[in-house]
Amino acid sequence: MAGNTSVPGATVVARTIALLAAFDEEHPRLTLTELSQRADLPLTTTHRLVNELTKAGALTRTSSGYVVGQRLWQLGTLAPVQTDLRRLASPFLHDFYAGTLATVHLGVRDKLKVLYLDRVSGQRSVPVVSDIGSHLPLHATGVGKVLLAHAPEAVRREAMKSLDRITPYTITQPAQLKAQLDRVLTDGYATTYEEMSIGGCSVAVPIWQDETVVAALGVVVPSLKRDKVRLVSGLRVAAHGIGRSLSSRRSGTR
Amino acid sequence: MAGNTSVPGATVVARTIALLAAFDEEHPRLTLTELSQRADLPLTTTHRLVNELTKAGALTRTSSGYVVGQRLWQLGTLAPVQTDLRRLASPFLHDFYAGTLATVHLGVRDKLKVLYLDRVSGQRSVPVVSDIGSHLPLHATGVGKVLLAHAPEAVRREAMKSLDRITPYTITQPAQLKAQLDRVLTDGYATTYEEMSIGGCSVAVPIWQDETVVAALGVVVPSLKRDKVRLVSGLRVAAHGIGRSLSSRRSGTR
DNA sequence: GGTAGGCTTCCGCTGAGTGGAAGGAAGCCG
DNA sequence: CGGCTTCCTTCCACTCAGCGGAAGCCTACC
Repeated sequence: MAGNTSVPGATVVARTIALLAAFDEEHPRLTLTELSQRADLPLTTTHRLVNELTKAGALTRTSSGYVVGQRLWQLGTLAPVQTDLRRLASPFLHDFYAGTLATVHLGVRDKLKVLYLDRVSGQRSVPVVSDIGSHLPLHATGVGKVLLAHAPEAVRREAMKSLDRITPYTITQPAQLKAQLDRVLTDGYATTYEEMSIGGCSVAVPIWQDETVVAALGVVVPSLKRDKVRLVSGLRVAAHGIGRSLSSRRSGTR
Repeated sequence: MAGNTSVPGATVVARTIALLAAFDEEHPRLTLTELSQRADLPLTTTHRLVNELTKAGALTRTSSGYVVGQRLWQLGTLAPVQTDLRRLASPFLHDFYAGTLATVHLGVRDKLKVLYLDRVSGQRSVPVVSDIGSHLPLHATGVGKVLLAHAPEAVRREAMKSLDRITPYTITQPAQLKAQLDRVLTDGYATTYEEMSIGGCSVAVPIWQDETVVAALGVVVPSLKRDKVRLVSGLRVAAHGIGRSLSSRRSGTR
C-alpha cells in the first residue's frame, strides 16, 4: 500500500493485529506512544490505525491512554469458548462452588498455556492468581496438567522444554512431570501441591465431548489431605454434566 | 492500496472491521461467502483478509464456517467493561441472586441500546431474552429505562424516535415514556410491566461512580405487586456497593 | 457425469498506506 | 516565564501492498 514501508511485506491486517496484541493483562491501558513501541510501528502509522480503530469502537480513548473498546468485548462474547463452553458450564461451576466454597476454574489449552475461561470464588476462598482470560503455565496448575496429559504427544514434548520454577514445589523435572501426566490418564484427575502458589493445592478433571477432552475443571483449596476424594467425585459429576450439555447442543462445531 | 478498488476511500482497517461486524448473536458462525456478502466485500478480498485474521487467531475456521477466535475473546476480557465493571459487580450480583432467586442483570448503555454485561439466573427464574453481550432496546427494559433517564438530552431525544412495540404493553408514546423517565430520576428506580416479554416485570436502579451513572442493575420477576419495595432496597444496596468498589479502584479511567 | 456452490490461486493495475519532518499542546522545572 | 520534555497531530510525495475479475479446483448432490 505504501511505498516507503520500513518493513516491506507487512500487511495492514498484520499491523493492526500487532497493535491489538500490544494489550495484555499487564498492559490493559496504553498510550499512543506505548502502542507504537510495543507493536514496533512508527508513531505516525500507529496514530492512523489507532484512530480508525477508535472510530470503529474497537478501542476507546481515555485520558490516560487507549483501552479495548466495548465493540471488541462484545465480539468476544460470540466466540465459541464463551457461547458454548462457558455459558453451559457456568451453572455447574456455581453449583459446585455453592457446595464447597472453594475457588472453581474452567480452562482450555491455548498452545502451551492454560487459558482460564471462568472462575467462581468468594471471600473465604484461597487467593489465586488466575483471572478470567488469563494465561498460566500448563505444568504448575491442576487444570493445566489435565489438559497437557490429554494433549497430542508433540505438545507434551514441547511443553516439557520449559518447566519454569514458580514456587519451590513446582515440578521442573520432565521425567517427574511425565510420570504424573501418565497417572492423570489412568486416574482421571490431576493434583498440584503448592506448585503454583504457596498455600494453594488443586485438583482438576477433564471435560469430555465425544471422545475428546475439550476443557478442564478444577478447584483450588488450602489442603487436599481430607477432601480429595470428595472433591474429585464432585468435579466428575460437574464435568460430566458439562460434557453432556456440550454434546447435546450444536454438534457440527469442528 | 489497490488500484482497482470497487469502493475507493475504504481503508483496510474499515474492511476488516466490517468483516468482524458481520458476526452477531444471530450469526456467530459464517462461511466465507456469507462473510463476503454481509461485509459487502468481493469474495477474493474477503478470502485474503479472513485468511490473515485466521492465521493471527482472531478467527477460527471450523468445518461449518468461521467463528470468532480465542484471541479476540481474550482481548475482550481486557476491556474495562469486563475488568472493572463486571469483575467488581459479579459478587454483588451473586449475593443478590442468592437472596432473591430472581434473574439479575448488569447493563450499560451502548448508543441507543442496552448492552448486557452480566446475568445471573437459575432454573426457576423467569425466562428472559437477554444474554451476556446482547443488545436490547432501552425503552422496554428496566435497566434500559434507568440508563436512558440518566443519558444526555440528545440521546433521550434520539431514542424517543423509535419506540418499537415488542409486546402489547410496550410503551410507544414518547410523552408517556418521558414522564416515566422523569419519575426514574426522582424515584431512583425504573420498572417495566410485561413491556419486553409477557409474564416478566422488572425493576432497575442506577450504579453511580463519582456523580455519573455508569451502569444499571436490574431484576426480572413474574410480578412486582408484592416485592417491589424489598427488591428496590436490595438493588440499591448492591448498586451502592458496586459503585464504591468502582471508585476505590483505579480512578484515572476516563 | 453433470452441474451447482463454495473455496483458492493467479496476476496486472494503481491509489491507499506509509513514515519522516514539522507543528501543536500540555505539563514540569528552575 | 521561558525553555525543555513528552506526547499527540497534521502534512505530503513516493510507491508497493492490496484489489478484484477471471479461471481453476474440490466436494457434494442429483
